[in-house]
Amino acid sequence: MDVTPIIDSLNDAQRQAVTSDNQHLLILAGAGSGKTRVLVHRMAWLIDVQQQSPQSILAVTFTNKAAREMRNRIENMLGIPTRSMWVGTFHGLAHRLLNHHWAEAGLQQNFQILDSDDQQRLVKRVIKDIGLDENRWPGRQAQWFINGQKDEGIRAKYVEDSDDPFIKTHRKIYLAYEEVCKANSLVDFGELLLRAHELLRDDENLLKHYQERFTNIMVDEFQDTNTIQYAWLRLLTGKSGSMMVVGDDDQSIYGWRGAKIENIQDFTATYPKAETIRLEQNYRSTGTILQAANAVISRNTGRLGKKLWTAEEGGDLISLYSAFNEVDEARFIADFVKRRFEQGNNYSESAVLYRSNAQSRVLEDAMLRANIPYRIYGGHRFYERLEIKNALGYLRLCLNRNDDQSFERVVNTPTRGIGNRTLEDVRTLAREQGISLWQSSVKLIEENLMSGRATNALNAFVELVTDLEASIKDKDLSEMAEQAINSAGLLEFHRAEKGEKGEARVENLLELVGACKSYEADDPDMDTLPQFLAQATLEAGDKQAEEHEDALQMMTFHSAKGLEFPLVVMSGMEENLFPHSMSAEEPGRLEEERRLAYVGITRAEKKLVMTYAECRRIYGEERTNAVSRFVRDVPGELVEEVRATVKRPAAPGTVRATGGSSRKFSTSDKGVDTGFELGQRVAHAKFGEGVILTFEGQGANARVQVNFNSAGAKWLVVSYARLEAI
DNA sequence: CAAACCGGGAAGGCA
DNA sequence: TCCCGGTTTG
Repeated sequence: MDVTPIIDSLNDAQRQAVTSDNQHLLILAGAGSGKTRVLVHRMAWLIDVQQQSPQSILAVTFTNKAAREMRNRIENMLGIPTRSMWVGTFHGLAHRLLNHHWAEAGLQQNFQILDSDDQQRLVKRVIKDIGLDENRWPGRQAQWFINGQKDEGIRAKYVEDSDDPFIKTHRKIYLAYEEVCKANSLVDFGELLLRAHELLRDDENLLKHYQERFTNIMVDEFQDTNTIQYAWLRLLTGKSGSMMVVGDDDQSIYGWRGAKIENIQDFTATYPKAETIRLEQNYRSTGTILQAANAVISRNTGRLGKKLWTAEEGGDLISLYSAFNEVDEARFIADFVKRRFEQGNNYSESAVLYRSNAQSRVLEDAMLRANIPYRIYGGHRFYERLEIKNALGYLRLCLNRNDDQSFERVVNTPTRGIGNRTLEDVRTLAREQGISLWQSSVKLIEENLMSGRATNALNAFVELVTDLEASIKDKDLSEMAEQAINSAGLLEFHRAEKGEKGEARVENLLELVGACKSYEADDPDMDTLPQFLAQATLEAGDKQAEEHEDALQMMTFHSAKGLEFPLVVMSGMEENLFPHSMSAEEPGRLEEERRLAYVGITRAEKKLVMTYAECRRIYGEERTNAVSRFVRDVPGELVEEVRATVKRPAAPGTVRATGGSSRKFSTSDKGVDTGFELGQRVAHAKFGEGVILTFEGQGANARVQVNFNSAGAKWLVVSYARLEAI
């Protein structure tokens, strides 16, 4: 066997990881150290060199994107189809398992997956049904509680009863919620994992079967696993299996949603014979950036320890801009990005990161004003959109009449005169008789238990769904979708909506048909509708389109994980914002914030910019925050302050006296004051009168942007322009 | 049924 | 301050 292609391109640590014959491996993979590469090459090693079956591998990731990438790279490298391999997300694999063994898992064959939206609706209904005050017990909070318990692998009955009314009540809600889910075979995201774990734990034969099959278990982003996920992995690994976990404790940023950094920290305690390999060579960033990253993260305690290095020493200094306020900050970022663009870089090579979504608005404004195309990450994904969920709701109902979730969703969408009164009747009867909403409706109609008007309206709905089901029989997926959006009147409904919103929704509905078409093409001969529906819930769909458009990337620090950009701007680097004030109390949280900063820094390849505002409006209040400790942790010699002493008035356009808040800027290193201020009116020999907009640079190179009344905005070098204050 | 109105809440977001 | 969800009102 020629092993050259598998190990030749690897560095020593990577090669060691790929070829180790230790039973258990902990790969501490620093940012940009090629961890996916190691995972894929390891698979190639196992299959091609060790002659292990591809079937013996179970590789698990967190996001569909990561899973997809892994699949692609395996196929490219090994030239084998990955269909038969178990490569996927925790949830995807759990779903696969439950699909195969639905009966053993105590589910109906057509069990439904609830996304968090569905879950919240259901939780709210449960709270109402058991007679709790909805205002005192918000659904969101209860949902949070339930999911938190499930992450820990705790069923409702095992939640420790307590005198604390919070726990007492939420335990009650959890119990009731569990019951409804069980009765209707509903499975939320947390339940997928919990149920999959219980299935294996309680079914000896099944466990044995899978343990014998999956002798090679590989886990990506191990630092993000929660209790139940790790338990599931250990169960599958058993005594004889092999587990390779790849992760970076320094990039654990999801503790707040149940991830346990202890899993990676204590891995070698659980598996004492495990070999630990550190991937510390970074292929992404400049030496300067890595130094900054190392300096920031080194202040955390209890790290497994790792020091990134790169062959590419030096690099641009980190620019730090101290803004007057958040508007000034945004404008500076826009200018900076624009200049990069004018120097020949694509907008898509730059990313602006922020701690919380609320910050994006001001930034967006600035980009719009500067005519910079941008794309915001996050937000509603395709299958989470209202109109799409409605369309799928009709299809779900066709598949399963007793799907109360979908019934509630679409029964009066578009409005067809089935109001709350009528629905209350339907719900009441359903509850009393323990039947589904659909059955209840049919009964109410047949036995004529409601007013004529209500009966007619409800009957129209029942017939609509019945007809729809008949008409989509034996059709292709895309035809089904088309039929559904047409005959349910969804297209018409949204077309009638005024404004761009309606248009966008119509487009989305049409795109749904398109999405179905491509799904058909991928899986020509499967039981497609149920599969497609499950897939839609599990994958929610990436925000597609506009990929090819060159746009500035804007996102939170959290969603930047795993990405990289030549230029990264870390905005809002202020105490109380980042680290967020909410993290101040719990000690562990602060370390997590620090790791988040580390993640942010290590996204940058060539150039890193940090900005902060001395004054910022938050929730309508003006606040003054100190510069973030994470900025101060970066060694001074790595940083150049950009126009650090420059201040400008809050509102550009409306120039007015700025009182004491605006300081003078200097045009020399020695701090000689030129007497100019931002927003100040000046006169130029050639261009006439204008207003100072912006400054840049220091000393003899200092430039100002002046908006001249007649000549427009111009950049001028201060030392040559001979401006006069007016 | 839509528009107007009101009050509470506001970190991060994968499946 | 703004946004969301829920309620009231025309």
